[in-house]
Amino acid sequence: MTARPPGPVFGIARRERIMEALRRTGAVTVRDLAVELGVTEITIRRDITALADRGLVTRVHGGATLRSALDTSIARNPDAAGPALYRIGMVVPSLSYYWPQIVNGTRAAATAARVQLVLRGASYDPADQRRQIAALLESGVHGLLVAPEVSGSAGLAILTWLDALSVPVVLVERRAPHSAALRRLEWVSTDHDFGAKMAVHHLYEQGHRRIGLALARDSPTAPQLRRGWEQALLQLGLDTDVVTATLLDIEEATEREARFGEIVSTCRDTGTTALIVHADPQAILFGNYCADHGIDIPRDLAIVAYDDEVAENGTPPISALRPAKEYVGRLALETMMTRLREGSSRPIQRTVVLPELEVRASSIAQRTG
Amino acid sequence: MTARPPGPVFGIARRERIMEALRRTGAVTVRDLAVELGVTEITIRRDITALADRGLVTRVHGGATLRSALDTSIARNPDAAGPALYRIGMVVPSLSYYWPQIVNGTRAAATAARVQLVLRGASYDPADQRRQIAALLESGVHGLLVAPEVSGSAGLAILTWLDALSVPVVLVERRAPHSAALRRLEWVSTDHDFGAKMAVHHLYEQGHRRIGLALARDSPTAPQLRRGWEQALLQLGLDTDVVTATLLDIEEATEREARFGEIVSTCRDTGTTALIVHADPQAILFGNYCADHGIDIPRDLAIVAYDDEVAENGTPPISALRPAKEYVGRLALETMMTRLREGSSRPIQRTVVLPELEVRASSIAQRTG
DNA sequence: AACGAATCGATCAGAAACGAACAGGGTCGT
DNA sequence: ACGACCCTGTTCGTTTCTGATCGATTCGTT
Repeated sequence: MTARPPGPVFGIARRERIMEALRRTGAVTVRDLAVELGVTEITIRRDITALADRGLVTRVHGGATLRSALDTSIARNPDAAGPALYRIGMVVPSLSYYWPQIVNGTRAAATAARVQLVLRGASYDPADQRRQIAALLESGVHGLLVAPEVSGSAGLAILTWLDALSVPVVLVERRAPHSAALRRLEWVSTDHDFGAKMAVHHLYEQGHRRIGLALARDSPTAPQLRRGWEQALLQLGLDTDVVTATLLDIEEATEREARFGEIVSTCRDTGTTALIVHADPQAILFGNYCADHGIDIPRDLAIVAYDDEVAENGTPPISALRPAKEYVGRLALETMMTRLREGSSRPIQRTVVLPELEVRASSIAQRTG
Repeated sequence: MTARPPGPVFGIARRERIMEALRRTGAVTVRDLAVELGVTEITIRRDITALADRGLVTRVHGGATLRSALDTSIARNPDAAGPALYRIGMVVPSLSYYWPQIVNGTRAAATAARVQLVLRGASYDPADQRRQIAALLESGVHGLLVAPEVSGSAGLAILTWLDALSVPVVLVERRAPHSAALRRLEWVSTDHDFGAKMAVHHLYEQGHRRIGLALARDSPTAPQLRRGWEQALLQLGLDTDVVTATLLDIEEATEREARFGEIVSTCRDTGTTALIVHADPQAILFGNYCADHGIDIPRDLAIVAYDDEVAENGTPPISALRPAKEYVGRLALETMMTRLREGSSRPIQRTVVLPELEVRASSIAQRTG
């Protein structure tokens, strides 16, 4: 999963990955871990025993879970002791896709900082977001981590409202428009523009000259990807008109297949040889479609997915840009903490974090004569 | 990969190379290091023991990893004791204006982190900057804080060079162009664009509708100010053509007076009632000129200075945008420290900091009937 | 309640890594 | 030149890590 520069995997790294998986999903099985980490089950069991002895996890038959309140074993986590100093509210637009990892990163940092994190899931609807935020404010929080709608007049209204709140607000994975009216909002966000550029450059280096873009519909990230993609094409002197750029939606299988068909034929017509596909689940489905219709990836069409939740599991594995979600969450909380500690004397700070390009088979140029 | 010049590798250099490899991959084996460094394993083990005693790495059976969260060994805070662990080089283009405060902030943070800061003043000449940076690298630093030239082909060349260095680099008060080729550089910079926008908005709120801009010549900040100023005028629907925008230079009194005269008359001709003056020493001089020529500030002409070193001492005191220079310096060092501690597994991070608007008499609308 | 299947852990074993003790070679100060 | 000292390498017994075996335990189903 984490394809870092090659380094040996020691026991401690294995345990870290167990904790990581645990934070992500809440529970792990010995068997899955043994397969994933390439060791036998007894080794995993011993790892879990060691972690449990330190009070970090709760052992269960067949695996482990995050430390449970019902766990009566002796070692109480010393870091968790003591009352929380701050209560911080967090509102994210979804709790199923993309956001769980960000929440995980935030929660891990919150635990380390002894902060009570109050999470609320909203939708992508501005009114709903506002309602959730207001509810949190009423319940009394010291700060807010929010991922609100930022586009359109509704977005601007929310941002203006947030900017004027008496508690500090840090946007997570969102940036406010560069307006002088919003001068108190801070944020931590992935630089999706840059990610799209990296994808284009990577495909360019693999020899592609007509690089298309398929965006998820209704995604707040989509405009940034489009901008980065366009700019990269311009910087490289590539054509922007000919290549395809279409919207996708994950629902309705037949409609989706039809859309995939359109995209493929447009690629043929325009000579597009490479495609950036927004959201990797879509990329996998698209890869399947191609396989079903005799289109070889990457020979006939190279693919880079944007986002990296499942891209690894495609056939072939799909190259992907991976936003550092846990890290964004962690950094957002740390920004909030320093804000709370240092108050308004500290200047407003806005951070972007670069995604990483994970190169897999779907975009590697064939070695042919 | 890292092609070192042949020659004896002494103990300290060996440990630094161990840390370097560790930052690159996150984990190393005793065996590999022994082969690579041409010493026996017991020597490497002793090195690792020493590093672990200082809390820099986590010892594991077979090698070492970067300090792990699961490592509960005593040395909790690696910065707490012992000699300075890191040597960090810093190159700034000037040691007389603007930069001393940034250096102060950096130095304070360096002292707190028990880091040795090696400062070099360069000029605004790219070749000179490169020379100074190269000298620092040769003297052996673990990281670089640099404020290089970023514009033009010379700037791009320096940035590309910096991006490829083996030691981490954090730009201070500079941003690299948003190019996918520069994907390792980090930075901490004031958002001067935003500062200019704040100035325009402030003047707009004071009733001004024709807002001019006077920029310092040859300043790397000038293009950002111009961009922010232009965008703010556009966003507010103000005229951009009529208002004045001129270059200033601080030398030669007579020439300067002449230039001031031009600006004042252009303001009259275009109906410009407010002016943003880049660099507050110039703003003070301009204020003096106006006083000498019967132009009342702020009644006839409102002034906001960009930068706030001396603006307070004008007659009247001049409103100014104050970049949080100490803070930028401090944040740059902190970014460097986390980079050194956590290695390349940490994503690239780029931060902007907003300046503060200091409202004084020179821009406050008169309360007239 | 009983059964089979899965999971667990005590024990053993092999390979690798480790460290204590000693030895050699170099540097430094006198 | 001399010895004190530091760094490094060698030897060899000890420890650690991982996996395999197999009886004991637990879980889920009938």
